[in-house]
Amino acid sequence: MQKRVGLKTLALKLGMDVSTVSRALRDDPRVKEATRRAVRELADELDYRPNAAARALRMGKSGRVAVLLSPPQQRFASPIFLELLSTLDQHLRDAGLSLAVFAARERAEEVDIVRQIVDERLADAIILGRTRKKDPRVALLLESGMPFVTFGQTDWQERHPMVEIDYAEAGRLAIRALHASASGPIDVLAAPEGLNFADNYVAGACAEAARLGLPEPTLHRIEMTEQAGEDVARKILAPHPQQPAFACIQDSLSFGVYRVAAAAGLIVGRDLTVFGGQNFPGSEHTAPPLSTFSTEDSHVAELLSKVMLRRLAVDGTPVDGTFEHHEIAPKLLLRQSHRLIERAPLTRTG
Amino acid sequence: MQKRVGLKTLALKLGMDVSTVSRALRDDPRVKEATRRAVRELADELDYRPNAAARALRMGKSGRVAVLLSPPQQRFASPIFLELLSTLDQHLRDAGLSLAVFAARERAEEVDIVRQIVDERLADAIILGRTRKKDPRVALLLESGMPFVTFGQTDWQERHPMVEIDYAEAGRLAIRALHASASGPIDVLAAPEGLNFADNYVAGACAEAARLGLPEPTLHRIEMTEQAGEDVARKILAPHPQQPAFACIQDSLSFGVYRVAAAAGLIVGRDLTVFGGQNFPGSEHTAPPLSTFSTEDSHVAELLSKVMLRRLAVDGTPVDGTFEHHEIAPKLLLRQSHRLIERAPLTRTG
DNA sequence: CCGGTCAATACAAACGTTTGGATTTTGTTC
DNA sequence: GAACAAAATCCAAACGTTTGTATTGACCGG
Repeated sequence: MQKRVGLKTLALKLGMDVSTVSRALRDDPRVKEATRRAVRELADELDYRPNAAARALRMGKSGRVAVLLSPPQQRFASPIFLELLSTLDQHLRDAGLSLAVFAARERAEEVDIVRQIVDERLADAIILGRTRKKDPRVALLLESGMPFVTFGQTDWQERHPMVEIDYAEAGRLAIRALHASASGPIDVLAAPEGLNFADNYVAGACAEAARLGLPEPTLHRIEMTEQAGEDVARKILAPHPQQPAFACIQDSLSFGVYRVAAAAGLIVGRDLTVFGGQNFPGSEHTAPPLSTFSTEDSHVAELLSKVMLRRLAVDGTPVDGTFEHHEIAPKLLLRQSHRLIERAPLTRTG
Repeated sequence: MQKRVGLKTLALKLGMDVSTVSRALRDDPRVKEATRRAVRELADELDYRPNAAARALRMGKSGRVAVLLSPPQQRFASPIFLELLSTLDQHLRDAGLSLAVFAARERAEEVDIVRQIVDERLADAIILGRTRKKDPRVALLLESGMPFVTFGQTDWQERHPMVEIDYAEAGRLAIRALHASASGPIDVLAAPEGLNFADNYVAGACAEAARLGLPEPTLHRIEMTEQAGEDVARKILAPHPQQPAFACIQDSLSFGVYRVAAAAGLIVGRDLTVFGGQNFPGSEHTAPPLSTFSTEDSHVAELLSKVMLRRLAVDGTPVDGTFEHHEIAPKLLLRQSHRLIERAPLTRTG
């Protein structure tokens, strides 16, 4: 519990002024090479670390990047976030920054949190996901001038960097897969209306259905939980089991469908078909194995981190006034659940 | 982009000194009720927010709590962390604090990160998981005097608060379940040696096997990835398929076993049995449904958050010199994979 | 009406760093 | 060796709070 070692301590021991010590450590050309070395040496020896708060106050920058976790955040809600946090922190640390996390309980709270971050200077930049077209969080950030990167499109995306997954393509993939043994009506299970990625998914799915001459799919905009998936499945499966096809935006929803089907004595691949999303662990081993798409979380995390760091490097708008945009294609994983199998062997499906 | 509103602005507009304004906002009994109201009003109107850095500098406290994410942090490595972050941030925000996250690439880096947090005052307290008996991070924290809560036991746990999951019980649960139709030799797949929760699991499993008069299980200390599970399963299943039983500390490992079995044409429940852990989404729908245990992430997260807040409330050691300890019992989820089924119907297993 | 008490507020220092400008030291040139 | 430029260093202010102490004014008893 000995006294903290600050610039003052170093300066005292070296017989110079704190300002010189400070400049020496920051490689200011004004200090002589020799003194710089001396300072460095002592700083290393005493294990000097600059006080983050003092620096933040003086420089008007917190040295932190915030990640906003959107609700709902139950157990496996968005598998990518943990990977994002981990990857991002590693990159930030290399750049001398650190990571702050904010989690909102409900959507309304999100904009308050953003405002708080801006006003109290809790971070120098923000990453936010689950965007909407006219996202109030984005509007606020644009107005405040704080740098940010979105994970998902917005109506103002020409004014900020963005990374997104091509959910429209995911929707097309799902319909195309289900169409292969096109059976009964198609039900699309997607996240609530307004959420951009879900809107894209639905749009892609509908467009593809139209292109293939299929009847318009029934849309269900629900929370992405197994429970919500069950609720929808129950409604669909109860009355008329005419081999419906389920396009689910996330595997968690598919699992809900599986559960209801099992309880009702229905067999996926004979009485109904299912296509999932996000390739949750375990989805490969369900009976039958779940056809789905994957989104390469580590790649997305890496990309978001890099984009954020580049955004911070240049201060202010990039010279040519444009911002980085990246679109990531979902990868199709065709297994068994998307198609009907005449007889139901159901064992040893590779 | 108008100028930031600080105490100075308020004081100027109100014609008083900043100190009075500060005290008014902090409910100091020294200010008159009337002025306090006036200050409050203007502060609300101008939407005043105290500058976090300045406060941190002055008070010597950052107002943040750090969570250390242990490696490896791939996709679904530790499902609980996201829930923890979310729950924790909500509680912290209510208390006027915020959340910082640090992710280490490798174990060696973890202690450096802790040192950095302590030295640069990046946080006022830390939560760390994946503890070891003699954990160097814990040793460092004890020495520094920074408050912290561990998720898992240590050799010094009488000196800090702790929350843990009873993994010994989980090990016993697994063996007992597998014993029901006790077939061939038992293989225990657990996380690397030294990690406390894994050591407990192994100890519990071995003790239970001994108690039941079973031959000593074979131990495999591996990373908790599907890949690692596969590697072990391949070695076991290749030579002698004498109905081995797999006790896996996490479902991800079980999934690896499932995959190898499927590829080899073996059927879980006929040629081998499996018991998992952590109840991953999808584990209910595998063929056959995976028997496992669950750990109620939301409860753990809630508990850790509460303990941390209580630890911060009292500054210094609690009066009676003891710290909170909590043990959470795993919940048994008996499905199908743990037992042998004579004939292999394998359809419609509820 | 004066000394004293108390409430309410103002003053000023401090937290550890960065940075513009003043000051000292060093080196060069005549 | 004096004059001057350049290099190196020091001084002091500032960032926005919090908090110990000094100051002011009001009220009271004697």
